[in-house]
Amino acid sequence: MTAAVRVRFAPSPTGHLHVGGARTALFNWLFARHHGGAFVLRIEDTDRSRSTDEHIASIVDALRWLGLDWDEGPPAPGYRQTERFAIYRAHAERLLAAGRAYYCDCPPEALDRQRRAAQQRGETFRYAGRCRGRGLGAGALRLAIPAEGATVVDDLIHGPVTFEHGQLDDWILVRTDGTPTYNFCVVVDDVTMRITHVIRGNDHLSNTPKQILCYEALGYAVPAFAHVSMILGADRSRLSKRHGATSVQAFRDAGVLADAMVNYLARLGWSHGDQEIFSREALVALFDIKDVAASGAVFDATKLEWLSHEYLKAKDGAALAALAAPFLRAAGLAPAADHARLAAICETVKERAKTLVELVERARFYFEPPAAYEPKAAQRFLTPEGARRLDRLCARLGAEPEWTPAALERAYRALTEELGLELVDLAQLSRLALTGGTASPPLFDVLGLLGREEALARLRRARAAAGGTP
RNA sequence: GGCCCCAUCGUCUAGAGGCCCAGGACACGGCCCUCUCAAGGCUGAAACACGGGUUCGAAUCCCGUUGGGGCCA
Repeated sequence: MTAAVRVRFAPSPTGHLHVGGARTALFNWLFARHHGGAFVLRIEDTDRSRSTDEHIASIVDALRWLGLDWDEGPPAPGYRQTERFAIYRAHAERLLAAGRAYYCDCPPEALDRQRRAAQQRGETFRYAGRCRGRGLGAGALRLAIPAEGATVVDDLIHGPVTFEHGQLDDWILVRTDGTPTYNFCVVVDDVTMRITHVIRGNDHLSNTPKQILCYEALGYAVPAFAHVSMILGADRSRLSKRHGATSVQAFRDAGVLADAMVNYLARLGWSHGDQEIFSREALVALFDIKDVAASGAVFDATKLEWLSHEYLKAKDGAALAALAAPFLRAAGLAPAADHARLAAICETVKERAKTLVELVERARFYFEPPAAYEPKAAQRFLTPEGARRLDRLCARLGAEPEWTPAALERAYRALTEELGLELVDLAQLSRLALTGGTASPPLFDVLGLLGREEALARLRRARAAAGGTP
């Protein structure tokens, strides 16, 4: 491969970036980076009624979050289709002048009738070419395509795919009102942006022969094509809102790590032997469009979460603290000013949380005392016997000169033995007092991070809740 | 309806004629470890859609059927 590789991602800004689009963007980005080529971002906003600047901002935002940087594209001008109408018009005129396109004034109703008739006969509707050679000066502009022969799309993923010209028709490049059609814009854009490899969704495979014919009519070299399969929902139909969260930012807001999202999307349809976890560098180094699967893939949020968990566990406390800060604020918990402490807190909960949202929930008790005790556990532990044990515990810990996990563990084990108990008895009782529940990070780490004052206060509060008099 | 694409465990996939009575991962079950929950280790159940060919031999090649998806809309 030469360094001349140029690929593009061309979303239409009619909504948020969804995972299918994100994967297409990722494959393009990986291809560009692997070959040292250029990745272009282009906004296909010809559908003015549904395109908005907010959506463009949202898509840009999502791509940035994923770390997919582009070499050309917004905010630089010239990468939105609405800015390029003069270019489309010039190309349309060239085709007209060269006799490769012609105007057609057939009324839509007549065309509709023909379409229905063709369907009735079980045939593909193909424009009959009534206006070909009539030399009209206005109307819809159609591309004249050969009646005979076939066009083959040499797809990098699917191999050669043949389309008989008898199945294609003289499609419309520019509507009667002067607006260019989607398929025409794409060809002109890809040509003028010197795109060498068109990597896009499988839903465009059927449009490709028409586009190839247009490239040829224009006298341009045809780029290479790679059609990536669709992402499916659990019922194997095209993934949509009714399958649940599908936008990239929905996962970001749920606290899934960006690295995990990238890894998951890459593995959805692409593989490299048995390997599951890939750093960005590894993906760039190993990515080969030939290893992309031709079949559709069901989106599995559970596996995404597993990956997110893997990445969470691999990060150190400080990195996690930085990532978790906005989620802490969103949960109404002020991130501790003490970064080292927050890092240490994250360290204790990271293997218990798949997402940053879960991480914050698991860490909640570090920031605020339990609002209530888990009922079943309270019934079991906050008893007269529990009160006695808490008394002994408070006395012992109050006298403990060294407030470190190791020292605290020694104190607990010693007291356990004195009372003729198992460590678990005192541990669960303490856990309930400290966190309000029976599941938490290791008790001695929790005690250490809470600090002597706060820990003892919580133990005494539980003692009071257990009733009786000291 | 026509055309096009696709088809290995529930899911993502490995597999490019013998290495496969099919491997890995997620999820699920069991056991171990253990102050709880996790994490971790070991382990179990789980698939080549169907039918014809080709071949000494097919998950792998060909044809058909079925099913799913897409485009035309």
